[in-house]
Amino acid sequence: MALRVYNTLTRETEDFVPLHGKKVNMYVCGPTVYDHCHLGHARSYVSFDVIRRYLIYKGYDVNYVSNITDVDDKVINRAKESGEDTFELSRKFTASFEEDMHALGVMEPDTRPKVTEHIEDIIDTVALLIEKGAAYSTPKGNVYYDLEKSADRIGILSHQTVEGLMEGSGCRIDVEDDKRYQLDFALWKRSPENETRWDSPWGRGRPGWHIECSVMSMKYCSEQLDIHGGGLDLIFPHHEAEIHQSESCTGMHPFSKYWMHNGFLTIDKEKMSKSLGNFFTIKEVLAKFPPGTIRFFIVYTHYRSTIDFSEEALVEAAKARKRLLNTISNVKHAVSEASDNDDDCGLSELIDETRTAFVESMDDDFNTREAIGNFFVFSRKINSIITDEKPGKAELENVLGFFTEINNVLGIFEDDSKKTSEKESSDLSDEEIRELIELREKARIDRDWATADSIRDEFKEKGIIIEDGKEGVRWRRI
RNA sequence: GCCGAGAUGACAGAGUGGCUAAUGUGACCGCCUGCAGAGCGGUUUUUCGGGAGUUCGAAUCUCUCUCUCGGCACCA
Repeated sequence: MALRVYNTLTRETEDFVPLHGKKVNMYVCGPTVYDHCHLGHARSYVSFDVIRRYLIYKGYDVNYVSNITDVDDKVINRAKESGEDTFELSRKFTASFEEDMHALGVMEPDTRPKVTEHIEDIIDTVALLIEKGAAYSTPKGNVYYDLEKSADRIGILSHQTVEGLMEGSGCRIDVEDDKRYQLDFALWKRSPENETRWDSPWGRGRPGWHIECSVMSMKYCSEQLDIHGGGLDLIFPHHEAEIHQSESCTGMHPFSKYWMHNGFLTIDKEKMSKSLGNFFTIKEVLAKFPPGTIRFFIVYTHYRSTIDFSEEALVEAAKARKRLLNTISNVKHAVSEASDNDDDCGLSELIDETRTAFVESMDDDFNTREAIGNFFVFSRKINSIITDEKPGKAELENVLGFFTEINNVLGIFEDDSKKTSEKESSDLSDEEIRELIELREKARIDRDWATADSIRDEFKEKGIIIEDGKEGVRWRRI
């Protein structure tokens, strides 16, 4: 069974065949750290996290690199506004970003390079591009990529024509326009006295926006990538600029075999973005919902589709996920009561079927929605089998193992409700809980419902749910 | 202007030629229960934006119309 991925470069879903056997070099554009990250960033990084984990699940040796853009115009401008040091500012928001990623269960990249730590490499690369005749410096101290020379390559990723780009709304004139050709983009920008800047052969300045990704991906991945990822909004100009830069540098082609782009997150059908001001930071949403819910909300939608964010949508995601978590909790409970019998209740067959369905869905361009759909069916069957057939311990433990196996890919089965519950998560010890339950059981035997219910309410206030079942009482912390 | 994505049941959202169109949420009914919760069974759901065509057969292919959204040098 072959993994297939949608490639923006060809606009087709293709068989996934890495350049070098099982080795996968994957680079995902990281954030510009001038503010707290919003949910759109979460969408992107969680999506690529799942893609990365699935590749690992399939046995690929994945080298995952994702950068931090800690200097650029926005960081500089924001620092000016707030009067902070640019390095302080970017350090602060880098930490905030890393915190968010950790909360959402996004795996650490193998390397997370920062632009400010690669200025020398960037200067070397810009110099190399000039040497190769792919770029030119201007008397003002700027360096531009010379796109006119490779005009036939324009639109290679964005599938735009030169005319289309020229006539577009983006046909703006830069304030400091010493470009030779309208579509040329900056590799190095000179900076005024009072700004963060570095010495270079072209005077003091800072890197242009696109060059850092070319430099760092070549340094930490390879001159040719297997997968380059990022948000849809990076296709043009950012990713296209990277292609020009990298390919001119190495003479190798293609710079990345597969280009993958995640869809947007919208609010009221409008793109969430800082410029529109309609954004929620990850932290704002984490204050209201457990991280697992947010992650589930993202993973429950195919990575290329638009997700419309709303509190209702998150509540729905939370409920859907709860069904799966309840099943896991039911299985755990069943394990604690199971006998050692080794009857075959068909659980291993069910697991195999579900695994096959999971892999089939994921192989189809990471169709997580369908993949998760399989688990609702799986859950229902498991719940039925548990009540009807009383499987033995070994079989049930296999079910738990299977959930863990899948959780390693999707990361949505962790019960994190405790961590974020606003309620004081009970200071009662297990012993005290047992005593109270016993007390309540006595009341129930006496058919003293008032007492029984008040104990149950008391538990609820302390964040503990009591469930009366056929085989006695179960309790769990919210 | 140029380029792209999409329109599926109350809602969300899979499904690309063929058994009764996944799955989740909601609502309702039933089982279980003192009640509740969780769970299970069922209904809402012969229907896929409109029209035409191809085909033995289409949500799925072709054409056309209507509408929505996004990109086009800040952006995940």
